[in-house]
Amino acid sequence: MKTGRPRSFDRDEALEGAIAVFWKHGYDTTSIALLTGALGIGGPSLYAAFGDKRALFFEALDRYLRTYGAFTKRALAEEPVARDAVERLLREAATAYTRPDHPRGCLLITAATNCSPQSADIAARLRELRAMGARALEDKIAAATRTGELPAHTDAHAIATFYGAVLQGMSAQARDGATTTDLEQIAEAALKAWPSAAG
Amino acid sequence: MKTGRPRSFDRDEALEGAIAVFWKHGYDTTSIALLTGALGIGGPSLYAAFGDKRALFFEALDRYLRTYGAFTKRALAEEPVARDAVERLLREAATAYTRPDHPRGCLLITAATNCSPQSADIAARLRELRAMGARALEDKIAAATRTGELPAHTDAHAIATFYGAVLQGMSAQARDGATTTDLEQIAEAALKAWPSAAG
DNA sequence: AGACATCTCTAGCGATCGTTATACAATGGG
DNA sequence: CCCATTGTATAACGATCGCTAGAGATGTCT
Repeated sequence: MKTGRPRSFDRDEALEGAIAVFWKHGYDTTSIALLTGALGIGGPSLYAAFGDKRALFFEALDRYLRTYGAFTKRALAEEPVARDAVERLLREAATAYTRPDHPRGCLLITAATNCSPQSADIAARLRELRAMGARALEDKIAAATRTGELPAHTDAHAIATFYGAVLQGMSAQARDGATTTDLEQIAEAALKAWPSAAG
Repeated sequence: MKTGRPRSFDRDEALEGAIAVFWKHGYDTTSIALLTGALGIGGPSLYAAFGDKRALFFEALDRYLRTYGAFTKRALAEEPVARDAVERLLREAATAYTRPDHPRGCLLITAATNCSPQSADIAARLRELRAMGARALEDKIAAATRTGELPAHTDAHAIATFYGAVLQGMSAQARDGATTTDLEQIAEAALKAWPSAAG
């Protein structure tokens, strides 16, 4: 069996707390002292359990994407009709970005907006992940042009970029204090730009 | 006349450089060393000319809003028709946010997205300024409902929030590497959501 | 020239940064 | 019980943070 002194805290619980801190303050402006204070554990315990700050962030990011941020992937995967997928994406974002039990907005979008030259690689990684999400959306739209849901001449890249920008805008608005209905109205307005045979 | 040793650098030029650094890295993640390195001046010279880091940021912000960021105010003031104002706002943002001679996106939107608890007041100030801009846009739209340009039942707050989110999304996309035409396509798509008598 | 005022430079302030060595506490295996 | 093993707590590491005292440089004044 496992020997040695047992850990005095729940690792998953601590990781969840780290998600909350990084989510709220971002990577660079989150200090180790801020983390240990929020998690109620000591510095050495944090380093023993997660490695260093960078590793902890990436593990928190990974868990975030598989939990809080998974609704985007689900919407694209579970809705066969592209327009339904985008509508669900935006409406779920409206509620997810304004939940009162965790920080507002999207960690993937906001956590490394401001970063020092030393942690430029973290910003690059998040940008890459956002680009992957945008590409998934673009693929979904491009597929809809082949099924006939959308006109063949539809610019899938432009539409995907637009809705990607709307998501980022909704995240920013949520951080600025917008209500859930505010975000739902943004989603509703954005859906008016959905391409039609006329456009 | 003014006595004493003359300043060895141009103050406006240094302020312009400070704008660029804060624009790119944000407030918290911009260190004094980063500033003095970029401006080519010593620390004491910076403090003598601008006070402390906070005062320098606010002066840089003020200058930014009267130069790079002034196109928003101009669009709302110079275009009598609300729809023309919003269209001009978005199209000018598309080019302003992707200019190659300065950092991408909007300083007002991005400079304090990630901030430590110590500088929460700076984030609050920027948020307040964004709210003022959103209110100006909302007022413009509300006025258009009274002139008959827009239906009387138009929700000015919802429309203003939407285009505010689009601007923030365009800034984020610009930072993520979107091209000028990408942003122009976002603007074009967003304009399709402009309210009509039918909506 | 000399007095004075202002800027610049070097050096360093205390505080905090991320991180870790060291000593002690708490468990399981013999 | 004793040892091995692992986690926790204290304290401190070097580096950097924002910031400034003190000394020297460079100008205008009389």
